[in-house]
Amino acid sequence: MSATSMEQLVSLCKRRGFIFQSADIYGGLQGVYDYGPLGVELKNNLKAAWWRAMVYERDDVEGLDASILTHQKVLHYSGHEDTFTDPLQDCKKCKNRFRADHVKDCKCQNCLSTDLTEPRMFNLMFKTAVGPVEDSGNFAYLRPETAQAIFTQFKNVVDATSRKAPFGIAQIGKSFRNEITPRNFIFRVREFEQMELEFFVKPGTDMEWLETWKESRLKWWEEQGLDLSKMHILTVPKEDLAHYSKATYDLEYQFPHGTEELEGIADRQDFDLGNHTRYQDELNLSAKVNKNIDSSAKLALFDDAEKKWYVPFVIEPSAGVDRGVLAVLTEAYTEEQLPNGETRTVLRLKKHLAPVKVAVIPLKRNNPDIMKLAHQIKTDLLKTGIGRVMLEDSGNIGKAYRRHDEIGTPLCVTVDFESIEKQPETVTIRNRDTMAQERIAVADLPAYLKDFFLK
RNA sequence: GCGGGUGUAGCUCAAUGGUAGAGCGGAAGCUUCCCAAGCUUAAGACGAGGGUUCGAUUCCCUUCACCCGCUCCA
Repeated sequence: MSATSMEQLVSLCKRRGFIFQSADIYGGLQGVYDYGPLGVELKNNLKAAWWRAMVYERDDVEGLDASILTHQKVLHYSGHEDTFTDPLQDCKKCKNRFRADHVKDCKCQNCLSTDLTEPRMFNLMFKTAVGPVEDSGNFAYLRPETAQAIFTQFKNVVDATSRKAPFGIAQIGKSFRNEITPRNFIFRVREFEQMELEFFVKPGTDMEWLETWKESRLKWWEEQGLDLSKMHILTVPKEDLAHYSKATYDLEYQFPHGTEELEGIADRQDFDLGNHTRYQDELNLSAKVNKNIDSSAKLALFDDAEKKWYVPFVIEPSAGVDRGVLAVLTEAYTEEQLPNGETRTVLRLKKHLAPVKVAVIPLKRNNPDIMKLAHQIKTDLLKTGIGRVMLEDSGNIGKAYRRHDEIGTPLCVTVDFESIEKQPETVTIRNRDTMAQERIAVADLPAYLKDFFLK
């Protein structure tokens, strides 16, 4: 079972403090959301899982954290400036092109034909003034994707790490696109976070690597709790491919609002390094690139066997963090009927993603001895490194369990009268998914939890 | 950006051209309190700005946001 409507998720997210509308008290800012106390934990956990899988667990990937403010030339040579301009309409008859907001009465200004294309919005990049004096020559873009800095820092990373193909550079960070229509909660937003890997391979091995990464990424999403039967792998048709791409898979997920892209895995060939590199003419590029008269670096690798420079092809698995959070929440959301007829809402999050790992609950909060022991257990458990442990001393025991069901806390540790009256000290551990309880010695708790969470 | 719809408490919903109600939740307190138990207490809303009116949450205009369709794509 999973969430069937976005309203369920939006309501839960606000109620429990996962996600809020940005600038809520001023009416909100379109297409921008803030992550609340639990949302930031969930999102951080998802990013950490990605980083671990992509960087730590591999021997062929390095990390990068580049700036958001981006030099105009980077996005000029990347091709973004050409394709991200103003909203335009084309006259199909005389082939003139107009800014859509200048078109009157749906008529071409030139030949008065009404046969116009739909307005196409290309102005997807945010600009901002850099430096104290605002003038038109003094601006930077907010990056529309994290990928470009990986290409522009390619040489620095290679020089610093002596990497040979195949190898990758991974990055997680904010990107900004002035979307026409932000919609569907955190699915399409103007400020969003990406998890991107640019994986550099020898030309000719690229298609093989594309398959490898597709499989690898599917497996990872499964490990985050997504049901693969709700995933759809779209092989992007040739005519729909982005200009830089030779082949692309879209990993689509059944969100409450529809089946849409969660991650794209593209074979970008040598398009990006080729566009940003100096000495383009000597490099025998495959992709069609624009002439670069500004770059100061040769973005290529030396093939020791063939004794020549070549520009590696790039396989790019690029996932949306916010979309990942939404997918994980969608999948985890469960409403189940209890025997007494009540409905229990549970977030069946994978335990490594859960915002709170363990809630320590004093059975009676105005009993000083129970409170004291609960505090002490909380402090001790935090030292195990399993993640966030919180003291839950609001409401009664039943409410505390339901509250933590709803935010996905895998285990609740309850300190009761037996805990303080009998030796050795014991507590009960209650499991989110089974609602089953067992009694365990306080002394055994750290080992128990390490085993449960870190194994 | 275009067309359609919606904005009342943290959530889900009422009512009304004349002091805005509830359920759940949250807070404080009592209760040897293990699956949203009970009792007591207090708190909390008409998205924003104009207009019409003696009086607007209600009618009108503007604006902001959200939802649906076109569009887009991480």
